[in-house]
Amino acid sequence: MPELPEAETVRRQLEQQLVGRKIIQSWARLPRITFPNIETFARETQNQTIIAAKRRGKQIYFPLSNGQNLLIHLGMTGQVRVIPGEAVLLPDSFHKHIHAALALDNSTQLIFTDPRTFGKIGVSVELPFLQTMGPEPLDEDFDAHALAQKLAGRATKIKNALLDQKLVAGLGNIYADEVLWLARVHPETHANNISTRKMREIVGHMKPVLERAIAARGATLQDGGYQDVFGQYGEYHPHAYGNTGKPCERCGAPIQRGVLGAGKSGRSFHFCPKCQKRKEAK
DNA sequence: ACAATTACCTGTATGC
DNA sequence: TGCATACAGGTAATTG
Repeated sequence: MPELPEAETVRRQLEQQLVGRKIIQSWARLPRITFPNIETFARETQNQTIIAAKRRGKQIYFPLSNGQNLLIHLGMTGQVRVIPGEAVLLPDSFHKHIHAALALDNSTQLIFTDPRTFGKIGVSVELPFLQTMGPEPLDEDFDAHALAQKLAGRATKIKNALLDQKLVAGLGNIYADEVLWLARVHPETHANNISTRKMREIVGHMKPVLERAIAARGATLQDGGYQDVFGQYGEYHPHAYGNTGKPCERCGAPIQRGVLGAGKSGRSFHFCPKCQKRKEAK
């Protein structure tokens, strides 16, 4: 699923494709995922020039010439494509999973697809997530010690803490499992039971693993999974996530899968039972 | 302020 | 073959 490396891959590609382009026509069809509503989205994007392509955590956004921002969150199964197109959008011809489209002034179209509709697309002048979201692991002034201290203050399990976008931006199931595998920490270890040294190790793995994943254009877990703007799969292969039953690349023990939280809304985690032993009483 | 739980959604996989 | 059920999880909203 799209996390920081996948969002950054898409951002970089869209930066090349979109910046400087003028939006000629805009269309969306699903009120639930279009904000603030379909009419405003269409009105406030049309005839605007795209100034820049930015990202914060998993959120991608584009400042427009009228002071608005075009925002895209890929959610679970969201994808954006840039395709050669016509000057006029033909929504009747769109596949049912296409929920928004922008026609640009160079005869290309930006297409937003999302079968599971957990993604979002819309416009907003304000960007409140810039304030509420936790630090960016790839920022130059990223303070690893401060983050380690913040995480260590939490009573919840470390995997849950890493997924909390208010504590640190951009990690999802794949890369949270990944940094815990790299640091040899069991995902169910309570954050406040992790030593300062070990917590700094966890935090220290964030930047390198995210950069490696970006270099591979993200991770695609299965056929039909995450694809970039050109329809290409990501080539980063996680060590833990999705590897249930396969040998750990460090020690050979089979990777195990577990579930955090209650049944229906439980979140899976993946770990090596030999490298990532629990070091506390339940 | 924090932690835990639930709802949202549908293509794919699995079971009978 | 067909139908029913389970599963996937980022985020917002709700509850304690």
